[in-house]
Amino acid sequence: MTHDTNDSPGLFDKFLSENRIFRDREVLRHSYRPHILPHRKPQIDQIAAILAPALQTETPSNILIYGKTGTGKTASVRYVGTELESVSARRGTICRVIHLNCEVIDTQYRVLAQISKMILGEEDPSSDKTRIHIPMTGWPTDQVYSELKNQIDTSTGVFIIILDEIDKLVKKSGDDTLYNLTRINTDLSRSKVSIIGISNDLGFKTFLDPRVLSSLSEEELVFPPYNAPQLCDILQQRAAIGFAEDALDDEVIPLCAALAAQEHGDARRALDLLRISGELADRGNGSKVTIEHVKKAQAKIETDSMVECIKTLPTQSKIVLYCMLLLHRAGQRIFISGDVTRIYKELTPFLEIDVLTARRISDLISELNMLGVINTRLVNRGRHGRTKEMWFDTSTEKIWEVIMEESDGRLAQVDEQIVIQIMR
DNA sequence: GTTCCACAGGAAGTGCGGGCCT
DNA sequence: AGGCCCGCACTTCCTGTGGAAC
Repeated sequence: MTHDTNDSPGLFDKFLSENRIFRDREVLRHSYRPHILPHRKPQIDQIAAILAPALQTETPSNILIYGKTGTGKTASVRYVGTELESVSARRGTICRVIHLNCEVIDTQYRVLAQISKMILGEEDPSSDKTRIHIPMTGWPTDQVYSELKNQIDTSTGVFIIILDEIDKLVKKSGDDTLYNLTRINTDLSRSKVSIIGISNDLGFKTFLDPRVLSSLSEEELVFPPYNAPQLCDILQQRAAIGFAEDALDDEVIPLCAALAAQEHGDARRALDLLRISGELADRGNGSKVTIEHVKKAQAKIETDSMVECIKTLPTQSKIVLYCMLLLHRAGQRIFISGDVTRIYKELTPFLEIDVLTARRISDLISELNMLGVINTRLVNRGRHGRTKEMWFDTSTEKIWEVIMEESDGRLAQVDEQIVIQIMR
C-alpha cells in the first residue's frame, strides 16, 4: 500500500488509510458544540436562573453578556437555549430561542427579517395563511416591524432573541434596532420577548442611548478568560473524543493550554493549536503528536497571521517593507531609518507612485513595528546622531513571497539591475 | 566642556473622499 | 444637489536628544 507509484489511483491512499492521529477532527473545530462546557457552570447557572421565568410564560430579564473571544459566551448561551427549548416542549409551554449573529446580519431590516424568517421557518406552511414571509429586501422598515410583531403575537409563548456580536450591529447601524426590540413587549398582548446581547467589546455601551442601555442590561454577565489549567481541561475533554488513543504526548495539551493562556485565555486559539499540531503530525506520517508539532503549529499560526497582516498593508507600507527586505538581503541584519529612506527615495522613481517624505516613512516604520512585522530600537550613535535601528526577527522568506505577489506584482517587476544599482 | 550629527516625533495644516443632513 | 463635518493620509516646520568626536 505504501509502495511508490505515480498512478493516480494510489494518490490518496495514504490519506485514506486508517488514521492514527485523529478519531474525529470536527470535534476540534470551534464550531463544534460539546455537551459539557468545563468551567462555565456558574455562568450557565446564572443564565438559566435569569431565563427560568420563561417556563412560566413570564418575561425574563434582558441580559447583556461580555467577554473576550474564545471565552465560551456563545457556546454557553446556545447550551442554555437548547435546554430551555426542550424543557419547555416537555412541559407543553412555548419557548423559542432565536440566535442571530450580527456580524453577518448587520442592519435593522435584516435583523427583523431574519427573526421573522426563523419564527416561520419551522412551522407547517399550511397551518396559517394569514402570515406572510417578509421579503429579504424591499419593504419599509416600519412595515417589517409591525409584521414581525404580528408573527410574534400569534403564539402565546416567550421568545428569546439572542444577538451575538451585538457591538457590530450597533457600530454599523446604530441603536435603532435595539430601541425597537426592547420596546416590542409594550405592543404585544399575548406573547413576550426577551433579549440577550453578546459583545466582545466592553466599550460598546457608550454608543447606546441610555434608555436602550438600561433596558438591555437588566442583567449583566462577564465571562472571564480561561487560565491555563482550565484550558487544559477543555482540551482534555475534546482530545478524548477527537484524537485516537495514545496519539498525544503527555506534554502536548499543557503546552497548548499554556501558549493560549498567554494570549488572553482564548479557547479557540488553544483548540486551533491542538488541531493544527495534530494535522502536522498526521501529514508527517507520525503516530504521535509531540511538543515539536505544537511548536511548529504555533509558528504556523503566527506566520499565517503575519501573512494576512502584510497582505492587507497599504501599498506605501509594502514598499517601505520591500526596502527593508532589500537591505536584509544585502546582508544587513540591522538597518537604520536613514538607510530605509534612502533606498526608498532611489527606488520610487521606478514605480508609478507618489514619493513620501521622510517624516511619513518614519510613521510607517513605527506602524510596521506595532504590527510586529519588524522590531525597532532607538539608539544614540553620538556624533552619528540619534536614529532607529530595525531588524526582522522571523524568517523573511514568507514576507518576500507575500510582497512579491501583492501590489499587482508591481514590486516583482522591479528590474534586478535597478536593485543592484540602488544597493550599489 | 562644547559641538554637532541624524534622526525622532510633536504640532499644525492641507487635500480628499465618504457619510449625513437639509 | 449642495453644504457640512469627520477621519485619513500626508506635508511642512519644528524642537529635542545623547553621546562620540573635537
